[in-house]
Amino acid sequence: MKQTTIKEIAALAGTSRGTVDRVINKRGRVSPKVKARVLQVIDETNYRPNTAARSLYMSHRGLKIGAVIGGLKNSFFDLVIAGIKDEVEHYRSSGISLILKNVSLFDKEANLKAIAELKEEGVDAVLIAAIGDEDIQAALNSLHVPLVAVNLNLEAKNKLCFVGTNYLNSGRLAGNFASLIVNEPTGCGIVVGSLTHPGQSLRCRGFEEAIEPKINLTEIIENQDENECSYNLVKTMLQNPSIGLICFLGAGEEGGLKAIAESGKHPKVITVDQSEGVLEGLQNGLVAGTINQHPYTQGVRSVDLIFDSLVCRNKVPKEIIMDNVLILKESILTHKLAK
Amino acid sequence: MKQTTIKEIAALAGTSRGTVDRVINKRGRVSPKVKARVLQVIDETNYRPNTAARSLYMSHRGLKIGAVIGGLKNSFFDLVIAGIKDEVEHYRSSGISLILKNVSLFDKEANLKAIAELKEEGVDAVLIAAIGDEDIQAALNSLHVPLVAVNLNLEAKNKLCFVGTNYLNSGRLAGNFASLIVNEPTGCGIVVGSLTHPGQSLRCRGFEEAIEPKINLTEIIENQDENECSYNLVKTMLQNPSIGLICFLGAGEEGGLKAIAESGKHPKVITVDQSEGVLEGLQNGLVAGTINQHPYTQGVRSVDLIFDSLVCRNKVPKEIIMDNVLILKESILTHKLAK
DNA sequence: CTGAAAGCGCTTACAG
DNA sequence: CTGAAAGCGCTTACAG
Repeated sequence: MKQTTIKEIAALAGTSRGTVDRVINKRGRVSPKVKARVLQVIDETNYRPNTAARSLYMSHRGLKIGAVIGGLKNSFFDLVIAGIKDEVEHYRSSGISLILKNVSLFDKEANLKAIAELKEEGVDAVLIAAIGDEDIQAALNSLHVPLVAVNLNLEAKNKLCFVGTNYLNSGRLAGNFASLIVNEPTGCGIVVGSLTHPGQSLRCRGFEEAIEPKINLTEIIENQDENECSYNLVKTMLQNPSIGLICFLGAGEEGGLKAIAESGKHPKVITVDQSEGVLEGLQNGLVAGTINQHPYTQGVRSVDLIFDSLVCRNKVPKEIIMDNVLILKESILTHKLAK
Repeated sequence: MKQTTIKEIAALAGTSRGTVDRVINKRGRVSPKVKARVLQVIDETNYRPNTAARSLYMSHRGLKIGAVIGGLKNSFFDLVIAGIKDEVEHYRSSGISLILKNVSLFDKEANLKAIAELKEEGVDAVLIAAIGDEDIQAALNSLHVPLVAVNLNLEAKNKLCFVGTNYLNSGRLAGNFASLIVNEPTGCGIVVGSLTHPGQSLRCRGFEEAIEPKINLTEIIENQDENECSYNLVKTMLQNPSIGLICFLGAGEEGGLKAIAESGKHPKVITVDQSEGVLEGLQNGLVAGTINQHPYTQGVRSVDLIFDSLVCRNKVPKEIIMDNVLILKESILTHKLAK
């Protein structure tokens, strides 16, 4: 069960540690004969590099992670960022440091600028939550470092992994829950940010797929993830007396919740994430349940993945998908940090 | 932001690395004067040992973790054990190894024997899930190594941490969920293993506290965590026509679910954990929802905690409490491993 | 193309 | 009571 070391490999292959290292790390030329012998020994002995030793070396070399993520006043990405920061701190002894570009998802120019700055500063890996249009992709490709798509998937040449949720499934879970808490034919309204957001539209689809026939989906409104817009639209929606269920499947739910509270009506309400407004709504009974996307954990796991890949040199999964679970009022007692 | 090293401390305190180490690790005598100076420098520089270097050293020294946990045919503890094994493997480079004693929670003699064997084998830390009566406590105390109480809390001199769930809160969550899915006055039966199990009785209490008045708790039956017993008792319970809700708050729910399926009746059902039977019940609609106690994560975090404390020498929390979250049918798509 | 040496930070025998 | 040296496994200049 003891791990093989480079020293042992060198001995078995009749060469030196330096040469073994060159083979493993594809650094410099090695004669084909020696290379083949080394590779064979590595294979036979099932060699895996020692993480502790690599970490110790890395603490000397340093590993800069760049993160392009967030935007102010957004509690979801704040939690993702908190997870990233905590995990970077956790790996402090391995020389990992963070350059954070806290830019809004929707501000394309700011994203491009942030990527350019990271290129300038010379990072070893990038975490990014952005809408991957052509320009963003091109900018990312020009970085030539591995990257992790966090929360929003995008395509790029060096994409290591997507860490996020299954949007379709989260919508289905919302529909599933709705069907359990509604017991008679009821009109239902959905509030999303925008149906052009691929994730949010998938959520709507999942919801529609999963609801039972007693739930009659009467309207889907788009609030641009905006609280004020949300407030006005929901106020109007509530004038429809058949509406007994409202699902917020995007952001900006706090405005909508305010409209509901003021209306004096009591539709059943389902939300996603755990903004202050949602937590308050759970507490006072306005919100029946909310779907947790584990933002904090998304941050943590993104950094773990970089560590696993670049420090431990492990093969890493192509995607890490968070569980979709339901949070009710009583869950939040043990859930204070909304991780 | 750079970390101080022992070398730097030694230089600042005008002594050698060996001496600094002696102060830090309380190994051997150091003159009061030098000791005070070293401690002052450590404090001023905010010294924290380098995890990577400690790991590398540990990979040489080795760290044996003993685990007394489980019992066959119990999917909950199997998942805890899977988490422990995976995390030990994850720390393989740090020289952590595992001696697992897979003994039943309820077999006191087997537990005592396992503890004695671990003492013999000389472990550096212990993970244990057991009912902490006087004899078990005495045996644990005689080990003189730090221990983590997993899933079941117990008292012992060297207890480092309790990793588990909040039983009261899980009961409250079940009651919360029950109140959401039941819409008219309904009779309710609870099935537990035994009310002498402190966790299960707390769960019952939480449930009673959280249910709304429309739910009328008519009976609490004890099945000794046994499927056959459970089957018969639930069969009888179903003869009471007022029962529209059954909550399984202990183990042995699979027998009870079988009785419900055979009865042709359709009470609403809430369970805890995710046995095969529960997952099947979620799929076919027999079970409305189940509360996840994160057994796999409990295993993972227990090992993390040992690593954090003994390898990193960090201060660790007194307890790590899992979130109580709800799993519905649609959750399990992304939840295959029931972690 | 290849090897011997030095270094990452922490520990531990081993001398004094 | 204290210090200099060697080692954990991996990398990287630096010579050859």
